[in-house]
Amino acid sequence: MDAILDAAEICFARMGYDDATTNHIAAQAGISPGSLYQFFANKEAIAQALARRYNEELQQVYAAAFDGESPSLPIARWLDQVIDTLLAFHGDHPAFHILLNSPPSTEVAILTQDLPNELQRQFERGIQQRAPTLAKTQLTLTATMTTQLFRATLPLILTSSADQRPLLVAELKTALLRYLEPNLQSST
Amino acid sequence: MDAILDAAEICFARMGYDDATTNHIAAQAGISPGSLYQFFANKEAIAQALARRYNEELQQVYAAAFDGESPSLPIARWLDQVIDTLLAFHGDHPAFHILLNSPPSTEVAILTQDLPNELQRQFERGIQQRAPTLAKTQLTLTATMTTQLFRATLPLILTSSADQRPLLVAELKTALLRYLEPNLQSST
Amino acid sequence: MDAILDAAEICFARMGYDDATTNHIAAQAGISPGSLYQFFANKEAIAQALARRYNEELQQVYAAAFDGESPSLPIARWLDQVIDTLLAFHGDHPAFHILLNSPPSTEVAILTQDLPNELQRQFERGIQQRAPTLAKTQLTLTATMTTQLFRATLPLILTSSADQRPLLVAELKTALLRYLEPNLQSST
Amino acid sequence: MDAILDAAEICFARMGYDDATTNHIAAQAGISPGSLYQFFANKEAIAQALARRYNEELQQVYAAAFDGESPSLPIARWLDQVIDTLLAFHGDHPAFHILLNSPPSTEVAILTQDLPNELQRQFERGIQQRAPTLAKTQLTLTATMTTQLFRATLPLILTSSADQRPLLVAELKTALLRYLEPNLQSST
DNA sequence: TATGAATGAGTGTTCATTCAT
DNA sequence: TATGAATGAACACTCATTCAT
Repeated sequence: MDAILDAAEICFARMGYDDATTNHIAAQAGISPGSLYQFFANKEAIAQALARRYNEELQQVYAAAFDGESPSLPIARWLDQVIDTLLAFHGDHPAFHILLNSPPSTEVAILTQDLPNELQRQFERGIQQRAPTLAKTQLTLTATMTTQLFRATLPLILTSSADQRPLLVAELKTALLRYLEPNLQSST
Repeated sequence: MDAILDAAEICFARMGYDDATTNHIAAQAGISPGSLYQFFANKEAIAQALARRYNEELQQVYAAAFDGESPSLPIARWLDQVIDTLLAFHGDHPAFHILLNSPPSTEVAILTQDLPNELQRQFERGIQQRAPTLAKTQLTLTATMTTQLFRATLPLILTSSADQRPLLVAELKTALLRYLEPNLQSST
Repeated sequence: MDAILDAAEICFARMGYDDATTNHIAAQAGISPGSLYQFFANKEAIAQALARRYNEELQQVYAAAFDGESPSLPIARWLDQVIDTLLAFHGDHPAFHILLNSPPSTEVAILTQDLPNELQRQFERGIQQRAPTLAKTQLTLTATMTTQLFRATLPLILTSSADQRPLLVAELKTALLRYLEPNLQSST
Repeated sequence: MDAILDAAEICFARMGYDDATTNHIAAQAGISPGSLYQFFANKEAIAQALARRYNEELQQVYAAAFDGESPSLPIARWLDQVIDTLLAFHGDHPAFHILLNSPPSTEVAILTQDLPNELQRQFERGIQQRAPTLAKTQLTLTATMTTQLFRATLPLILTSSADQRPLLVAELKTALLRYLEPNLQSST
């Protein structure tokens, strides 16, 4: 049920994963807690499904933004657009940073998480287009670092004041640009 | 009681902040739950005290590693040592990444967190020594990015396989080096 | 759930407000502690709800006993019936004296207590009918004294031996009669 | 230890019997909780000892106020002085109303309490002097009612506003006077 | 004798999950 | 299928009392 995920999104965004009880989510969705468990095995499954939905929309957004023109777009402009797109994405998907940052289950390895993985895959794709000769291992590593810096910086950006925010965003782009640029030189 | 913090460290490392109950910690420390509350007002107070202990040891470790020779140490070598020192620090302080990443209290502003702040301060100090003309605002931003990348990467490094780990560590150093280098005058 | 209030009544009567734990009450009601909190936010809310139930039944009992004939009933007979009615009420509501005497929340002003207030209101009504010219201030004072004497005497009556009890009850009526009579015009 | 009782008095007055923990009392007395238990078997014993001390001081105060002149003092003036004396007594013994009203142990019959008993004995003595022919049973009953009304009214008086207080006190005296006077007539 | 750290059973309360209807 | 009342283990925390020092 998509309505459940809508409700979960609102609840997660409003009070975080832990404080959003399944009853909160059910109430927000206008259904009974019992019904919720007919669609999702447990609370974590809801978060995973929401992450999956974010994944799909993220792919669409990414495709819409970069399809066709990708390789020609210089790295600086690409980064600019990617970061701006992701920040805009958060506007419509207010639980984005929650799912991206507080792993629903602390006991499960952080690597099994859907949302950061998809984000990493998108970064990989963009990087690969601009550095096609980069070895697979190196590509993964590069995308990992990129993902982690974005992921860690997002909450800071979101909670920053109106005048701090652009500084943080710019610095994030600078950091990523400096990091990524050298990888392109060798592939030109 | 230091023994309580030792116990808390083990529990936090083993099961994370939330799942480490005060009774778990008390049992691990070999005391009763009541005794625990003679030394710490709260579960959160335990985490804060542990963070404080980490802070102090971190300062000592940092001082021991960099006192005297700091400004002369080239940025690449400094980064190398800082990261290696921090990773080694985690070996003796297995809850380091927990306290660095999962904010003990979600209700308190993210800025009041002791441990990430101290880490950022150390990065700030190191960066300032190598880029003394950097504006205060820029220095803070730079240290923020540095801290966030380390903080976000740490769990990945810790859970990575033996052959992946050096790659991740090296990539982290590379990312930070590329990001920080342009800020230095002496390296121009 | 009325069954919870029934259980609370038994527990309060048996062991007082403080010693009656929420788990006691739940067990007595044959439900789980969690269920109890679906109906009542607090332990105190249970006591308040029970007081409210007492209030309502008290009003019915009072109405049944005195409706229509009230003003004509001489003060002595009225007092007789009021006290007897209240004592009989306790037979069916064994936590009456607990709620009347041990304020559920010590932190809340003593004036916010439902049950003594309602009792006082009933005394006020009865007194006013027999002394219609009494000033409001004096009426309140008079009802206050009446309420307090009854309230303080109730536990004594309840724990007194079979041969002591009628003496205590009679003396209570005498004391109230002597106190109230001078306020009446019709009896001058 | 008298110092313990001083401390208990302060604690009981400040936070009531239940909220005054034995550690509070020990701290207030400047001793360790362990030492406290060398003088008193348990918390209730402290309250009882304090009640006993109040009893003794009450007897002295009563003796000072009424010795010698007693029988000649008219009932109205005697009541006036008794109530005023008791209210003044509370000024120096701020836990008076606590011990008089909230029985330390709810499980023990209210009749075993020391302080109300002593108060009742004093009332008995005063009444007996003014109604020497009163039967023992009746004397006890009369003193009981007197005690209970004072006891129940005391907290009201203490928490009342400055302008309400004299009204309450006057009404208490009136109520007692009206109740007691008829007992004197028959003995004149 | 005095200490005060230690106790541990117990408190009110929560919430992911279930299952009879 | 949907419900929502019921669950009950678990939580953070308390405090009268003890006992080794």
